[in-house]
Amino acid sequence: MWAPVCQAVVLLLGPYAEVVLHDPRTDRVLGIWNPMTARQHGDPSLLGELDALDQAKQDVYGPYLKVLADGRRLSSVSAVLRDPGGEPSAVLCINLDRTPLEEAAAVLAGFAAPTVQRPEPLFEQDWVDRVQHTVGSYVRESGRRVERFGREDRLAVVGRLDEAGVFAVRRATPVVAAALKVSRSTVYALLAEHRDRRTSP
Amino acid sequence: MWAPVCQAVVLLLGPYAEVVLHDPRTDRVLGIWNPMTARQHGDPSLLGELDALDQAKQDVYGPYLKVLADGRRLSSVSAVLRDPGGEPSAVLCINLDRTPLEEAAAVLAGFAAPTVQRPEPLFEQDWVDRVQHTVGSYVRESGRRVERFGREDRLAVVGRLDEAGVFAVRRATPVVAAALKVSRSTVYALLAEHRDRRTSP
DNA sequence: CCATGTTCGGACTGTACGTCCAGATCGGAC
DNA sequence: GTCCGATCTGGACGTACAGTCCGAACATGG
Repeated sequence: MWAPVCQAVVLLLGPYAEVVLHDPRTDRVLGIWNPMTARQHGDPSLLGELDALDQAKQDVYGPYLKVLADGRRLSSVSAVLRDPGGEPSAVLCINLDRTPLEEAAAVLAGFAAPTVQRPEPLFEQDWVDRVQHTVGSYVRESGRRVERFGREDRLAVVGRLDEAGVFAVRRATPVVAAALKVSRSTVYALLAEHRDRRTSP
Repeated sequence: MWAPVCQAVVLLLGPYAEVVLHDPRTDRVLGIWNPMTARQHGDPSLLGELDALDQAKQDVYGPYLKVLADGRRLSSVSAVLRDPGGEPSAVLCINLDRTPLEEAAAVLAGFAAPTVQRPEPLFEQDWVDRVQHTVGSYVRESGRRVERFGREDRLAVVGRLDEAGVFAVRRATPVVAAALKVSRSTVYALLAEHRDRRTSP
């Protein structure tokens, strides 16, 4: 029943994702696509994941970190799949090997951060990274890329940055504008609206 | 004479690199390839880079960080080019826009980061307290009260604050001046001297 | 008393901050 | 497609602030 979903996900995420379908009643593996470990159909699931899912009220859980024996680091999500009657019929787990992504990120970071002198920073000058990171987090949360942000998205990000005190540091506004792919004017407009909403909702 | 080198570099680094050739005698731009700012041939170089190169014994300098007015961040290297007689005939500067690299790195890092939680490390709002604290610590170390500070004492404190990045935040200078019981002018003077000593002890 | 070194106050310049607005652009509704 | 409202843009503008400069005041020590 759920097999096409699993196949589709594996097709999309290439060789770096493993999809496992568990039977919550027998606690065994129903099926596995692109296995990264030796597990196969019929093996016990031996997953604390299921317990965690039981306790939580939500059916979708993660992403959380898992580390394989060989050191590979996985980002994992789980979901309870229910039949039309509302009863759990399967548990879906997607495990994405993030090692190659981390390596690629390290390569790019090497290009991007080559300052030859690092004599100082007691307290971080890296508020720029912080801006980048805040935007990145929101992208991940919302599932939208910066280019596809709507007004509310930008407002939310600017709000977080403001509460983080970023705009108190000099020359911060152009940096934020660049990170949001937006003009300086727009940042000021969003900032004004955000502060306005705070005081008079 | 050096033009082919510049063209080659620009060709290699695509649209993200700017190459500028300066005349160290007249302090003007000799040529510019793929300009990222409005500078053009004949404009004054207005670069502290040249001074830095004079003082250093080396001919190649960097990479160091430069931030453009629009928020783009550049990795820059400079090199003194000499004629066969050993006299400086030009200064070469290569500026690489690292923004796209940082964005790509952020995207990958976003994939690789598994945590779903939102608690961002909040930016320090209490930099004012930090200033007070820094001054207070020095008072305790030296055994002198602020009013009895000598020039070297103030210099030391300003140095620490500068390295802590305090002067990057807006309206910080008056606060520091007040904490040191000193005029704004003096803070700037001390700051200038401290930064001067850093580069040429 | 002078000499030297430091700070002060204030005037001054340039840069960056923040505002504003007319025109471009986008996203839907029809 | 065409229209319209919402939103973003780029530039111009006024202002506030960062930083510089200098003559006068004020310490120190001889």
